[in-house]
Amino acid sequence: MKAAEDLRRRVLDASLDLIAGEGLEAFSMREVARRAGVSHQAPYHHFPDREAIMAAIVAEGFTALRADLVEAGGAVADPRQRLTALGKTYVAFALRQPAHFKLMFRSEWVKAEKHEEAKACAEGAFEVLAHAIADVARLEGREPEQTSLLMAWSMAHGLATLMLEGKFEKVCGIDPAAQLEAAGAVFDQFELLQRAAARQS
Amino acid sequence: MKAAEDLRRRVLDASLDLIAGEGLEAFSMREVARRAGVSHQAPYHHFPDREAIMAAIVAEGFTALRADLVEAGGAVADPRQRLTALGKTYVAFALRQPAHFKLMFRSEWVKAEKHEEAKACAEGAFEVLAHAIADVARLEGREPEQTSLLMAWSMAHGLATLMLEGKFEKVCGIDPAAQLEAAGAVFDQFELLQRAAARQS
DNA sequence: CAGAAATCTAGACACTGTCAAGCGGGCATA
DNA sequence: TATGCCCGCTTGACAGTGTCTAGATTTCTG
Repeated sequence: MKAAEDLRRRVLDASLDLIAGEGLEAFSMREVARRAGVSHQAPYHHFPDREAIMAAIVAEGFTALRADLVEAGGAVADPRQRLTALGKTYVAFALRQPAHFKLMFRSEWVKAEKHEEAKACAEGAFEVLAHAIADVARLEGREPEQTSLLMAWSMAHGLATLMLEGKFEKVCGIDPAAQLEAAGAVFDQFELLQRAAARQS
Repeated sequence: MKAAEDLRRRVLDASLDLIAGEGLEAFSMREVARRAGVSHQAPYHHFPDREAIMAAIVAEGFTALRADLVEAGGAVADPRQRLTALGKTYVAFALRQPAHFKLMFRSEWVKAEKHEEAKACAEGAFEVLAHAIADVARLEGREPEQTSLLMAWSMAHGLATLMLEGKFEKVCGIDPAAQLEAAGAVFDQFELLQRAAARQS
């Protein structure tokens, strides 16, 4: 029973190592087993199939992201500044763990509806963002509505995705070393926009 | 020579059919050949490998997207309204051709730097957006700068991606039928923000 | 028309995910 | 203590994949 949990953990660690080192498409059941030092069928005693391993990784990813967001948000008192901090944290997470982040948003590889735990963890991370958005709305005396939430999430996610896919580098010609800073500038600018609009009304 | 081009075209069409119907991960060299009614090796006489087929599909995708953007943008005179129209068109394209759109942004499957044509087409589509952003900046008497461009592109791309990956449905609980409209609301809201901020300064 | 080049087919190889069967040691019960 | 069973694991097999090589056939060219 103890050794069992042991192999489960080792399989997950080997998977994380593999995708972090060789990229997402290098993930394979057999390579993971090889790295864990067991036969190609051993992982099947802890995960029903390939997708279940990925789902577990996704769950861990969203848990880690949520922790990052909570920590970053807790350090900032002003709601609008907090939202900005969350955005930067979101992008920083993606850049730090590109393959892991990509996997968290690949619906062909991990069907969210089939994996309760992964779905719950995703919702946990999402809630942090939703709360931050609601706080800003409250500050401005508005009801929290859907559109602001979608706008903020989309901006952060779009930045992260386009960076990871190399579009900013290959199409816009932005040096990878400058990308985190460039994303930060976007969030700062967005905060300015919001403040200006709030003063207006 | 004629039949050759014929098969090349048939392979591409079969590929598009396949991913549109069965999803991105269903794409396989052999299945494409099967659907084109040739042996599993025939496609290799028109494409060096699997990735080259995908690169050709990506190039066509960006060409089509660019055409959509140009058409949508041409119908609107006001720069800010034009930018909004482009955003909606971007998302609409993604929703209309989800698998095709995803492929256009999967760097593990199509390495942009290895396929000149795909890269050029991507830059062509990007230029339309960049011009629209520059027009807005000019309207407001500013120099066009990078941050606005990243913000707009990220928002559109984030919306498209999160929708296609089912996050808005599974995490936010937004009905798929309402998603295009929800995205439209985001762009409208963003336009309002920009106008308010411009009036402020 | 002959030869060459382009186009296609067929077979093979190493790889993949997963099903089925078998082995071995630790546990509960008799 | 002895017996039988279950659980974690291994081994083997099968159908599928991308792509290499070699041969066949069609088509174009000189």
